[in-house]
Amino acid sequence: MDRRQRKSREAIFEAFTYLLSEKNYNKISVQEIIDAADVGRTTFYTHFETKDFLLKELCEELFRHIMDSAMGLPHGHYHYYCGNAKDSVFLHLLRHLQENDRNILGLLSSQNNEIFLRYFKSDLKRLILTQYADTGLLQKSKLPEDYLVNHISSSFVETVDWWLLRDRKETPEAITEYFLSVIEPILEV
Amino acid sequence: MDRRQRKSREAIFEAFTYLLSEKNYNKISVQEIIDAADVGRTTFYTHFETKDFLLKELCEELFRHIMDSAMGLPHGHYHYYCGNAKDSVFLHLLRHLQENDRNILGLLSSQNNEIFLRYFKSDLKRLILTQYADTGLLQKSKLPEDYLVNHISSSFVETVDWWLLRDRKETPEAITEYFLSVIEPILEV
DNA sequence: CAGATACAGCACAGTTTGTTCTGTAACGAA
DNA sequence: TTCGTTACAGAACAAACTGTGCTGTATCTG
Repeated sequence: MDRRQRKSREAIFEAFTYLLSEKNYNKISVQEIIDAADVGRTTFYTHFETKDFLLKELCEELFRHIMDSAMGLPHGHYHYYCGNAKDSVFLHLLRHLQENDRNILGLLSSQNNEIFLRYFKSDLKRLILTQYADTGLLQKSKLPEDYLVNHISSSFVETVDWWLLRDRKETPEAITEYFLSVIEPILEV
Repeated sequence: MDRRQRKSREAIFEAFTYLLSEKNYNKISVQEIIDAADVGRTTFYTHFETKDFLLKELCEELFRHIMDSAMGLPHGHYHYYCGNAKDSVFLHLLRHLQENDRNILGLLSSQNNEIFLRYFKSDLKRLILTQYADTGLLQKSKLPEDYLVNHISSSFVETVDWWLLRDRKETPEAITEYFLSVIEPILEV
């Protein structure tokens, strides 16, 4: 990709990220993004069709790395350490979040956090499905599989939200313990 | 309240509800609401400062009745019917939702459902706090109380969302059983 | 070096927003 | 019924935003 393209694209992402951490998505105008990124009006529209598409691409970039690295982990191992969260994918995710790449923590704590938490959740569902695929745990339950997957992923997202809302006072390890203690009883591990 | 005021207000609410069930909140212009409600521009702005305020008032009206009736129920009784969901507030809420007053089901299943689910959740938190207040169950756990309350309320909201997304194929009783079986193990009932 | 291309700057028509004004019709109390 | 009050429709308004098109310039790539 052309260096000029990369620079413009990055400038727009950065300006947009800043604005999102400051004010409501709906109140951000394209004009503001253009001004903050210091690019021409034409430039913005050659890169992104609309503000919504910009948001979509930002979200994809935000979670790609985190999810990719989590997908690469060995599956289903962490179940055998009940009460000990050391090998959980969820702990891995929390630690990854703490690196705060691209100010993901700022976005997840902003007034726009719902947007990002939604993206996070949909990625999580896929992750959880592959993680539990080999274990058969989801099938052992009396509850429908997709109800369980939905419950687990949304519970994790809510846990992260709760954690961030309280300024990450707890360690990732402690949070993982909290989370596993509301999830594992259901799976009868 | 003047009859003219009531009629205008109701026309705006109705038009807005219809539009919300059809398209994205952000894509709805005040002009569309005015046209659909068939009122003058001035009228809209004398009733509601902005579109956001209109939404806020709609949400308040939507959940007031449901929550008020649930608040009136005897507290803490349903815990003693473990495995039997007959007396649960949650069952009460689901049955109330099914009455579909003001098309609340349409709104909760629309593409704007997140807006309404968020309101629902914040109301639920208060309800759950009062419901569990007498039982001491929330304090018995090793987990922080507000973490538990958040987990329970968001789990119920997610359960409702899941139920509606699948066109309410299950009975409220069955859904209550699903929900209680992911919550009660944590409270050790 | 030379052709391609991403860019800034400007202008544009169309839309939306929130406000203000005027005259009219519906209301409610006496 | 009468009369003062009030909600209303309709129109006009400035300001802002949106998405597109155009021109000339600077930067990139081969």
